[in-house]
Amino acid sequence: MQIDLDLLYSWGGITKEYKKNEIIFYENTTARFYYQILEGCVRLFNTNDKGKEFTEAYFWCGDSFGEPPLLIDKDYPASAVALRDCTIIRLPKESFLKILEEYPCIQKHFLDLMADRVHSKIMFSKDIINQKPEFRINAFLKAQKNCDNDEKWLVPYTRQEIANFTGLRVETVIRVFLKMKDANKIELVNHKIYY
Amino acid sequence: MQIDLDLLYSWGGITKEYKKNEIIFYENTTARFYYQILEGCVRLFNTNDKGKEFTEAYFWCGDSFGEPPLLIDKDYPASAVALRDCTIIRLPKESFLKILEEYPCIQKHFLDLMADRVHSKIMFSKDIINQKPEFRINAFLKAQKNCDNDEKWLVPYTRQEIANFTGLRVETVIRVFLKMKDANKIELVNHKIYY
DNA sequence: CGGTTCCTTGAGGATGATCAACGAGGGTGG
DNA sequence: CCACCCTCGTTGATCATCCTCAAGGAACCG
Repeated sequence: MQIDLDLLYSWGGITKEYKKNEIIFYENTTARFYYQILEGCVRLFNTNDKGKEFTEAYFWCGDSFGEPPLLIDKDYPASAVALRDCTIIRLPKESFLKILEEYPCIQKHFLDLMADRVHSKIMFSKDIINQKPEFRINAFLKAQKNCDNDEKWLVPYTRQEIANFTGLRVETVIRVFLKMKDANKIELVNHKIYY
Repeated sequence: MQIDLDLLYSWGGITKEYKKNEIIFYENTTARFYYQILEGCVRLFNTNDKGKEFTEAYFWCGDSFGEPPLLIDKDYPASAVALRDCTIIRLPKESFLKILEEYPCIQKHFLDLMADRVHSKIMFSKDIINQKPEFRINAFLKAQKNCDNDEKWLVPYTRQEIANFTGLRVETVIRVFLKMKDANKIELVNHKIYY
């Protein structure tokens, strides 16, 4: 959980409902609000000229998203869409900045959050840029699993979603999974992936 | 300029000299210090298993670097190397964190800095991941030029450096530049690139 | 059942990576 | 002034591989 809900409401936060697939904000538009998820799940993504989408991140209940442009006065570098029906608290940019100013420990919280984002972006780009498809997918899965136990883990993403995260095509993802199965790196049980 | 020098010294900062090509810290090691450049230039980069390098960023006089791991208690995701002889102030992690706590406006400064890093990483990955070589190089050059004037700008990077920034190979970079010249997108004057 | 959404397979083609040489310029020292 | 070295740039040929396009199959849900 990011900012305390009562605090958000007292500073002018309002809850908004978004339907599945509804766009919350568009790439290249001005950032006016701080968003924090009460319920649901949000995808941050870019679209390139050919319509291919690249997923930057998913955000879940309790997460905030789209903060950097509020802090540095730039347009959104990505769009945000509701992955399913969502309830989200929205706070005007000015109030958000005031809160940061007012509460150093909240400011510290966001500093740590941003540091973590930078860190994971670097981890990610390092894995993604140079490497072969199997390496990319492995890196993605490892990052998602995050806990280190050896239990097999049911991957909660479709092949298309993984393709969008890794910058690959669905067919490539499917073929890599077949190879990984043959090499005993994953298990496939009626199309479900266990890593 | 990041943190005031007198402040750094009073909190236990010391200046260190690094020779050209000297490593300042290594990937996958523990972060113990805050670094701020007095003189020189630093490259942050990853190496993959085949020895290919990917450049995350360059840092110049006045910049700080390698802060995120200090804040989130993780190992460095990249190595830092002196691009030329450098003078750098080094401050123990604990002092750095104390300063942030003590001076909210410095904390805010780093919050903005991290937000900016996240922003540029997203801009970057969006351009890099999906796109063709020419698109990547264009995106890189545009991001570096940053000021929007139409003046031709002498690109201050070697082809190899651009390759390391974009995840391409030197030969590919060279061939793209040839194509771009033919299309009048750049000028080449005795091997120098004007964009 | 009918409609989605997701998964799978095959064939073909484009394109970057790779490898191997060579060229060009700049600096240094004899 | 020349010889050498070192870094950077250039070119061509070959190859592996991922993308593309097209089609069909499987699972799930109302």
